[in-house]
Amino acid sequence: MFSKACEYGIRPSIFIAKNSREGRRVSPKEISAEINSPQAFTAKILQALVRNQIINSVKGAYGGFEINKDEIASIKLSQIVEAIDGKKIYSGCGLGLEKCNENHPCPLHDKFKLIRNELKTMLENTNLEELALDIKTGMTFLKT
Amino acid sequence: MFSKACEYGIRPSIFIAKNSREGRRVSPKEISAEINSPQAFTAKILQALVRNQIINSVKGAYGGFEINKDEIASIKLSQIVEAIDGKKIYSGCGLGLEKCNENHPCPLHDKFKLIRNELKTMLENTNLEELALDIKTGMTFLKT
DNA sequence: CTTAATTAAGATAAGTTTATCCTAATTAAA
DNA sequence: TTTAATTAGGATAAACTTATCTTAATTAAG
Repeated sequence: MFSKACEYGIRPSIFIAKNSREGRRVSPKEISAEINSPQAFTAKILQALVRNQIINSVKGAYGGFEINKDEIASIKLSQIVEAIDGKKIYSGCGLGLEKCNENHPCPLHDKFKLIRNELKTMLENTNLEELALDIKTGMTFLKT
Repeated sequence: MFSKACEYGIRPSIFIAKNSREGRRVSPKEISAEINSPQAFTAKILQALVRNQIINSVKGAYGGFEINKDEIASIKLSQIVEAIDGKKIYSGCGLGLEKCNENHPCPLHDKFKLIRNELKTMLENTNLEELALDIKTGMTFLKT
């Protein structure tokens, strides 16, 4: 469903959110160790999230990644997914037609749209804070 | 969402179903022309569908691909998707965790499961006949 | 100011998916 | 039985995704 790149965008974001809530910056090294992902590749994805102003980076000694505490609750999963995979996950024909729309639909158009819209709604209504809280209470996990 | 391979499995199947209803066998050449797909690659996918006994092939002169008329209505989209992409589209963690389940869920587990199940249900409840009929009436399209 | 720690970024490599090409195997028809 | 048409399948190539490595740029601390 999501690309690896997207997975390496979402999982670190949750981890950074959790730590930022506790006032701690984290490094790519710590992140990839905690979420079990390839470090350099994950760092690349983090760069993209920084460019899209979803997370902050602080360079130099004692630097690392963080998210402004008061923004954590307002960052939606959809922002992360769009920053990495683009909007094609919401649009784009299920059967790969270049030009598929209401007036020229593929055979799966309507049924597919329903599901895609639910995915979209889910991503738009899920924020980093709730995900970070579940991690903290040990209800959910970011690795294995 | 689906791989290209899967798209080249579904679209030809609908085209073959439509033609088989009308008693006509079709060749990979005709198929790829009608659905606008790379011929050799599409033919490879068709081979897989033949091996999975979803479509029939007749070798030699005047051969081609067809589907038994009385089976068209009972072939579900899920069979085609599974034959090509496997079942991972229904299982597999949304965030890429190797071992994600009810007892050890990722932060998106529940929300993701809902959507995946709807996709699964949709594929299991959509058969080739209804899709072929929509094509025939010109309500839906297989290319551009 | 210098140093050490750290993110940014470009180059490259490995792996996977997508696509093409060529030859073998099969078969209906003449 | 020969031929022409056709699917099957292996080998190869191209494109894209994933992953790694190396160097540059930045910055806090001493």
